[in-house]
Amino acid sequence: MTAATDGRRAKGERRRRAIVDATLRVIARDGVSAISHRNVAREAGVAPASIAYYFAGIDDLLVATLLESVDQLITELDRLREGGPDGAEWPRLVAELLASLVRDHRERTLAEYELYLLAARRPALRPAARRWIEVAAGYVNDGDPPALRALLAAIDGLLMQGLIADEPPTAEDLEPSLRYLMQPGDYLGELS
Amino acid sequence: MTAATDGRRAKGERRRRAIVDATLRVIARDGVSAISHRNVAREAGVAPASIAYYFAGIDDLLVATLLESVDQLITELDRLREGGPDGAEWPRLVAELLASLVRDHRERTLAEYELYLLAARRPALRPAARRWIEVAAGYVNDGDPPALRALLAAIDGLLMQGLIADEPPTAEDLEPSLRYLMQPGDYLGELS
Amino acid sequence: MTAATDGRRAKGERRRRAIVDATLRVIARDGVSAISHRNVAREAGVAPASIAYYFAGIDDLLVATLLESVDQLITELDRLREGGPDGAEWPRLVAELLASLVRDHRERTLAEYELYLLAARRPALRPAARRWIEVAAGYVNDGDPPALRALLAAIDGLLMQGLIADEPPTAEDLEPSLRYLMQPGDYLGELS
Amino acid sequence: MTAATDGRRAKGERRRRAIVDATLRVIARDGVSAISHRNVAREAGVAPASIAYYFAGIDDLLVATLLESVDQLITELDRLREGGPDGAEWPRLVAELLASLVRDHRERTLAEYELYLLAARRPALRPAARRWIEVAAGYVNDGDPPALRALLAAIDGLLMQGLIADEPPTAEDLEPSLRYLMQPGDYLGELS
DNA sequence: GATGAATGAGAATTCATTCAT
DNA sequence: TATGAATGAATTCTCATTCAT
Repeated sequence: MTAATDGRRAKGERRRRAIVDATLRVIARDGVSAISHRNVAREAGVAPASIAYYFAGIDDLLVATLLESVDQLITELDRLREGGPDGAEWPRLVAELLASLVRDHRERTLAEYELYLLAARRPALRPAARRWIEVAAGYVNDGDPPALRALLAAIDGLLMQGLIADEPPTAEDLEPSLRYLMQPGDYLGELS
Repeated sequence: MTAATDGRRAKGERRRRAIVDATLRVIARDGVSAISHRNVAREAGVAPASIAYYFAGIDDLLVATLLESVDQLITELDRLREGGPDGAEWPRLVAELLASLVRDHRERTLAEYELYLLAARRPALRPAARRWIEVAAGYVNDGDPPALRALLAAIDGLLMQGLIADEPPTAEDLEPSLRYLMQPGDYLGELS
Repeated sequence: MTAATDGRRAKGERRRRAIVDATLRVIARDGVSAISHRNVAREAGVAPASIAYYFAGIDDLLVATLLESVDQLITELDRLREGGPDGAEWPRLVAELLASLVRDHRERTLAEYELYLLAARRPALRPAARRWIEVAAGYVNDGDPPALRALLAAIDGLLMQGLIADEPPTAEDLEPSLRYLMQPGDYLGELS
Repeated sequence: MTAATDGRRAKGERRRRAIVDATLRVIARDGVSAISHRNVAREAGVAPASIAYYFAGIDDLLVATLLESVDQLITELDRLREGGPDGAEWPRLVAELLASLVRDHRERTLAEYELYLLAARRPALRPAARRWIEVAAGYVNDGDPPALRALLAAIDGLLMQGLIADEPPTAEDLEPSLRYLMQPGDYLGELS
């Protein structure tokens, strides 16, 4: 009986996860405003009522999606750090990361900013949205907090501005500003 | 008869303007997702069918609203510059401006960022959204373009992060980062 | 233009009325719990969205229905009074009225009691529900308020009990109790 | 093995009873229309599917609840009779009982009337609903059946009217009518 | 026996848009 | 030109019930 229950639980967990993934795909493709039981269900290949079964409300679904998105960010940053260069190259490396986010992963990046801004309206999303900043800050090592805050804010701004450009900026476009911002510090040091 | 026609045209123009203003109020209060013929019509005090009459679709309405919002920004910045202090105080002044935007005009600021981000989805909105950055850049005078770009991006990021904080940041919170960003330059000089 | 507007208004008023009538029929046939946009719309022969167009919510619809039901009661009581007999016969006459309500108009009577009791849950319905008592009281002329209140309460109770009997009571069944209740008074006198 | 079976049966009986109690609480709090497998299951702390397991349908559940409610009424009336005063005070005592039902136990009283009226729609509930009247009648001792019937009906009516008042009536409000109704008789005598 | 998972059907409500006037 | 009326399609959410375990 316990085994049976466990099996059922695991199955449910898998499906729940599939719904969250589908949600992120829908936002990336059509925007937060396209989130609906129907659209997510179609994308996930489940019945619309199943969305309501696993998530008490749309907000619950969005929180889970935001947290999942943070988890993916962590994975990506870890992968980036593994091939970490020496300090002199950091501005260049960050510029390339941002250019890639805006060019190659434009829709995913856009999805994250939409969720991020939605948190301003819906307090339930805020803790999840702030975890995003915290994770990013955790990867940077700098003795000067104001400079760190400036850098993180500028990254947000550069990404957003890159998203509304007709032609997304290249790493070359971004590098000078990042070099200016990271000038004195010892960013992305030894370890998180 | 020409006079009568002109009168009717003027009346129509006035009403069109009233609808745009109502749209901005609705976005500020309830977010872009609350924009609908019904809601805007209720706020403007006109019949729902009138919205469809004056604007071919919701997008048309949003473009007009974004442009109107930029116009208002220009007016506000002009007012700010008139009482402009000497250069030494700029970081403090900008910090106070941002703190005020996030604290006292939270909803309007949020509305502008929602429209701004929406432009990433709808190309029709992009020229209007970019005018926003251009106007802001025009008010700043700096010899170093990368530093300028970094500053403008950071302002966007600081505002956005301020909007999703549970407690909005104060001018004191923001000032050090701005001082770091504006360190060498001669910002907001004589005239655009 | 005014004529056109008037025509449209009149048409709308007619349709609104038709919806209320349909609502009363639905409650009579299937009970208050059967009230839904869908069911009422089907009964009235209009689109479901039309119900929402004319009534802001289900409560609004129920209030209108309750008031309409009171209007119909007034009409019926007026008709009854026109053929008014002399005072000696009142208990008999009321017994026949109640027997008829429970036997020939069972469903309508039941519908009214369902709305009546629903008012206990939804404050919005209460004023309309109480008008029902007031109208009934207005048709009775008695010097003794406690006796009047006892009579009206008993009529409510007799009707309710009649509704849950397998065989509805006859006028003969009811008359003795009514005679007891109306014993001393001078009920349903000259005029309301 | 028989012992084990008995244990399981007893457990099932206990759970069945818990479901019925939860149903009565749900009706008291949110009304008959709120009865659903989900709501009852949540209130009872069991899985939704369990409701369907113990009761073939919603009607079965309601019949059991109505009978349970009658049992509780009997217990309460017995408790009342134990402290029974002399006959002269009966109208006052009943007035206080009714005022208490409408004021202090408003929701439970309302729940009983909702079930009571529901019996008019669903024949399955009728025998249980009539037991309610029979029990009440059994506690009253009066030589004059029409007067007794009038009293019981009036009690129903006074309670219902009390439930839709904005301010529930006090014992003082109710006493005169009850005195009028119980005038000659010798109510609530020795024993049923 | 007992119950998590799942779902088709239906609830109230809102929407953008059309149309007759 | 301007707008009340009207509605098909969509929204979120709840429901009773079935089924595999």
